[in-house]
Amino acid sequence: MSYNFKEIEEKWQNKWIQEGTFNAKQDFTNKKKWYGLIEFPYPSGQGLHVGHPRSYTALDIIARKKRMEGYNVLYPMGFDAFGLPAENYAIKNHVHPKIITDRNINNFRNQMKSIGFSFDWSREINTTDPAYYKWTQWIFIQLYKKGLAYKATIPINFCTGCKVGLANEEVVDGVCERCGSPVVQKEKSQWMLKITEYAQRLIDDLSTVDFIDEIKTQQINWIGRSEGAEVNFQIATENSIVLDENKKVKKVNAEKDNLLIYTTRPDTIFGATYMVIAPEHELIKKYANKIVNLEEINEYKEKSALKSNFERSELNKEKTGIEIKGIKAINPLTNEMIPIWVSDYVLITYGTGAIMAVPGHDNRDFEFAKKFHLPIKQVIMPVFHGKGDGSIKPDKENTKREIVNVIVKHPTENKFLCVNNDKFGFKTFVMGGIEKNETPFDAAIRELKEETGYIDYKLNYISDFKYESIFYAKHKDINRDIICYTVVLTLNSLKQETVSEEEKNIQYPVWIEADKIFDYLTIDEHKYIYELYRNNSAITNTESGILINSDFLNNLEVSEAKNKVIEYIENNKLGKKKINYKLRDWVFSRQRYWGEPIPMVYCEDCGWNPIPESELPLVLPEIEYYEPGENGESPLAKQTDWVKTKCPCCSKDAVRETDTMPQWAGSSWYFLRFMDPHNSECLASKEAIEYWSPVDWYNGGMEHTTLHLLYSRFWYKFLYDIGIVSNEEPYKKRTSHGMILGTNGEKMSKSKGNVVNPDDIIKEFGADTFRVYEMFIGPFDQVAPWSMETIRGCSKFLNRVWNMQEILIDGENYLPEHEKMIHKAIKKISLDIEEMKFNTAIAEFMKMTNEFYKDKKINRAEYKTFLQLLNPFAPHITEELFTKMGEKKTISESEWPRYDETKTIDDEIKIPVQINGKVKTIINVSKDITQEEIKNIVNNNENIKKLIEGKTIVKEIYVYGKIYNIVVK
RNA sequence: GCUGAUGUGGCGAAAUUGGUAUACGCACAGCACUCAAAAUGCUGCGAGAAAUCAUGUGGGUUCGAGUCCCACCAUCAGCACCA
Repeated sequence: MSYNFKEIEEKWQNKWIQEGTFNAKQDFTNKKKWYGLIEFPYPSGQGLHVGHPRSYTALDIIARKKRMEGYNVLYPMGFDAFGLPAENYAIKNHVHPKIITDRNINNFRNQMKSIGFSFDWSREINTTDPAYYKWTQWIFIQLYKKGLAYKATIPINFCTGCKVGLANEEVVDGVCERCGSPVVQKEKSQWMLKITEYAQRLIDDLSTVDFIDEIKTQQINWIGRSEGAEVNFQIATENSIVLDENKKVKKVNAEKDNLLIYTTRPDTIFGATYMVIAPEHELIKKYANKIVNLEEINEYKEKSALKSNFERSELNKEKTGIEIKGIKAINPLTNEMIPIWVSDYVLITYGTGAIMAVPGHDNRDFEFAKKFHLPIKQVIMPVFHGKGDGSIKPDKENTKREIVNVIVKHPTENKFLCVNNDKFGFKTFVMGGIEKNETPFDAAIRELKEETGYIDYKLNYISDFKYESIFYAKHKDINRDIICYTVVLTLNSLKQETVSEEEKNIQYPVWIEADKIFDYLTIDEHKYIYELYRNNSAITNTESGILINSDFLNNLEVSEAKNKVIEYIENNKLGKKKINYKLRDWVFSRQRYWGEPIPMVYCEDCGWNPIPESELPLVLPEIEYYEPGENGESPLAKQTDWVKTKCPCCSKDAVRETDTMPQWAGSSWYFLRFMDPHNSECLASKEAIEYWSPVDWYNGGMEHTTLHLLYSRFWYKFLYDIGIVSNEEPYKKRTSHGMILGTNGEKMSKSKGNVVNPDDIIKEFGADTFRVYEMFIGPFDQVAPWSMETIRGCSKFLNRVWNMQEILIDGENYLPEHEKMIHKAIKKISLDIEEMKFNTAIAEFMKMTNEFYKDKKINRAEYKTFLQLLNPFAPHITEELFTKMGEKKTISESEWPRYDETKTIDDEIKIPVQINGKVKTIINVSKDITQEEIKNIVNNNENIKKLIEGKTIVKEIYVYGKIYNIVVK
């Protein structure tokens, strides 16, 4: 028999809402508070997605448990209702966005109510309500007053579809995140928020909060702190620079200028063989009359302006660039004249928009240098240290040598020559020492002939790069410190001379397929040079290594060299140490209608000023046409009556800002409004903030980590600085849920036709089944495909819970045969909920249910506990059954079951007995058994006796309560 | 390319965080109830005749590895010429 979920669910939902069962208590006194938050939704026209309830149910379970544990719980819901879809709909259908938004909100609210969430609906908020956005505008004015909001004309991402500027973060795959239109670069005057001023604090304070590691890592990487230096390179017209006989700059017969670059690797400055500036760099304008090929450069500049940042950085893109002719730079440390190039692989928005190129150790510079035949110079030498029995032995002799490694290619096949030294287990390329008076090349061909007999070669190249290797050479019984060169040859033919007997006894040559080389070689360094050869790449793993070709930095470790060069740069006034962040300021203007008006006024005489706070909220005017202007002006710009105003300072004619705020504005502080949603005096009362802050647990999507989550932390810190809130971080704990995919394992989308509508599921199976299923679907933090089969299993489970009434017997205490199981279950389920391991908690319920059915009985005490534990997951059915049992209180009013730790431990335990780590038998013993006792039992076990017969017992290991392992030989 | 995840039966997945691999569910098969089916309730269910072998692949550490280390492969996601 299946139960009538429809009737039961409606009954309880109505009761909860009518009685305000889950409304937070207003008293700020004795009860401990707990504030649970989930990201409030944008009420889209499609209605609730099955992904939303995953997060809502999870925190609903936690919230319900917290209430039963005696907390004063705040679990609110609201709507982030400004946004583009409503505006686009309005443009198309000439309906005010508010009308659509309200309709969608009603739909969302009903859907959420039908799932039985324990939200405090009395605190519902809506970001488009003037009573709400009054405070969003107020916060903006405070930011402005503190100098954190400013106007800037910068190249921004311009969406060709929405006709609006987008923050970089909103551009996804080169198209607008919301509308999918291509994004181009366009100059616009924008309001900006100085989030960068908070960059360091946003990193540092992550150590004070309980966010999952992925989120912390992602935010830290996004903010992207790097330590380096800003260095000035002198520039001058080419014909004014005089070189000496060593091609060093002797003097400059003209006024010199500086080009400031930022680098994280000042230690590689001796390897800087050219410079690159971004196409937008001011240098071009400044030197317009000195640049010989200006026309060409301007053309290049125009072309790159058409590309979005994404296109400019597209994968595998062939590097492009133009050399600036007529002016040159001087490397301040090598004193060499180096060329300046323009290329769009350098971005104007990061650092100073100019770089020193070190093609020896940066792959982008390397590729660029190869394409345009620019000099490549190694300044860092990697150092390898022998591992294991290859590591240095202090008592052995130390020797130094130079070595050549030879990569030899087969004349016709894609194979490489290796040598196999079976005796010592080495498999290497041809290699050997470089004798006195020999070049690496001489040594290479000599070794090739001696070791393998091949003589008919052609030279590909001698690598410019060398490395050092320090190890113990067991075949010679000495320590070695070798500098290694690499020579690459191709054989013309397999013509071979005889190899000496002596050589033959040591090793023999083998041809290895290109794709097997890596597995074949036994020496890491050879794998490394093969990688460099195959990928044709620069030496980029230069976090450590020794400086070479770098004058006073030679022989220093990278970290020492960094310090020393910065010291030198600062002492010689060439530049300074500098910390840089990838994070950029927040572009805060949107040329849209459906957003909070920015409360600023422009006056010819007084410039920009905020409107008086007494005039807030600055209400969005009613308009008829929602289309943006052709050049991307906000639709508000056409509302001349509204735009015309008086200057708040001098009362002369002035105009209003017509841009509106981004959607992120309202959501950057909404959790504060929930604390005191109806306050008209301030954004929330001081005492409400004191009591409810911070949010104890915030769950949301991973996709909001670098946008919303970071923005709201920024605003909160600002509010702390101006004394509105009293702690530095808004959220004590942040977790994240995985996405729910369609049944085909792909992301749900209308176009793929794999969207599951929660309404259909609830109609067919009920809200409780829906909730249980969403929690049983898989690990909470991971993606999970939807499955109609599994949901039937959950429905079956709840039916079994309902039908347990048929085997219900009296009893006010747990039955002895069930006692341990119940105590264990209370412990496991309580813990699983806190750790968001909802799937295993549900498995525990199912296991218990199976037990009760097997025993054909469950007593009242047991059923009661079972229902209380299950209540947060399936609130309706459990409340109904609880009432049917004749309980006077509802479950929501009851107390969370307690367990007795001593009753979760079994008296008799099973110990697997292993021989050499393989389980051979399992014995039942008392939990308090000693190793001696267990040894006796094991040694008398027929099975074990047989298996260890004739073998020596080396060791016997007993891990208390877990395992017994006998090690035999 | 970089970063981060993930990889376990036919499928979704467990595994006390280094100690019996495959809990729980689905699917499947059998039995009971039924005239029959559905529903429900039991039982079985990694491979192999067995010894044994199985947690993407190959190494390593360990008495013992799904779990830790190294290398690689595949899938997914995010980011990017960030100097």
